Amino acid sequence: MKERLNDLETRLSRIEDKVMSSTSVMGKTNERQFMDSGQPSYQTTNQSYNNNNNNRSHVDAAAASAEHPFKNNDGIVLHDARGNSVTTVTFSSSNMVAPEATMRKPRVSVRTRSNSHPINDGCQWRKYGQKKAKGNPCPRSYYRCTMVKACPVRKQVQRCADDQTVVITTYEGNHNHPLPTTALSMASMTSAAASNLLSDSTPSTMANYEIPNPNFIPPTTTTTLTPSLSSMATISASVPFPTVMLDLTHSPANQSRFSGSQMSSDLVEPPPRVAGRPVMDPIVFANTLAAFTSAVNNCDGNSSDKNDKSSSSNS
DNA sequence: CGGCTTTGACCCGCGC
DNA sequence: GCGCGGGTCAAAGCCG
Repeated sequence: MKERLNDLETRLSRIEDKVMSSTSVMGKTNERQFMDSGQPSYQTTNQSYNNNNNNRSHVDAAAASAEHPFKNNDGIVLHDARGNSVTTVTFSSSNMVAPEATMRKPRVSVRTRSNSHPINDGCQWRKYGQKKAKGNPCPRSYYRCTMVKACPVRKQVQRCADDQTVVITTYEGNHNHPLPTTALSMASMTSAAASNLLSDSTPSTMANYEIPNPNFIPPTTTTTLTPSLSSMATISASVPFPTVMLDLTHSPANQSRFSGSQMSSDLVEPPPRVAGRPVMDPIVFANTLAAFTSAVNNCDGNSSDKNDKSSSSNS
């Protein structure tokens, strides 16, 4: 245990060094983020894309730099409501490592089991690309949120190479529009949890640490929650890039740590219902994700997404 | 006709 | 400098 902890700390130190040595790149990233959010480049229809080839690379650079630097993760373990799955949430918080990292947008990854349908998270998405990733025969799909124009939220959907019944959905950014109020309570709870996690993160405990999938980016540090939260979540912090990971593929005999039937894991097949019991409302799920990402930003002192003015309203 | 998906091309970052 | 891989664009086509 101690050796592992030392190893993790060593890795963290290396990452910190790397981050600190790339200050100029970070500054560039910040500028690009500003350009990205300051320009209504992303519209909900193809006809609305106003960029010509000259400024396209401009925007591409912004998107690439601002949204894809997430290479490390932290972890939480949530226990869902249905008793046949455990939700593993992985958190990465930039403020745990280096101030520069707070410039990055949060990312939320969700692992679910699905035979056919993608996650129904209550939001409207428009597919804007598909790409085959190396080492995975299944293509990765790219979606934008189309609930409002210029919503910066994007998601990637990809099936796991090892188990193609597992769908990995990754969300990036905060919604810049209000989400349905029906999910605010859950969003508030998750936001509070995230805030708690982020404010109390120390690389000192491994007690509740759990890696849902070894293929996922390994965390470098972990954190135990307050008593009320520790039963359902564990944080592992690693690198500068805020990432939340929800693993809904497990099937333990745990009962819900959440009240009622709100927090369940079958988000794959709409309408989600197992054994006659309603599972998580898609909207609740969407707000949960939004809350997590907002919380990550808020705990960073809002430095990671200053351009997303309305993100805090979502949580 | 508007919105969505498909898909090849393009751009950029990163590793060698 | 070059090649590779990931992410995005945007034209074309499909669908309700």
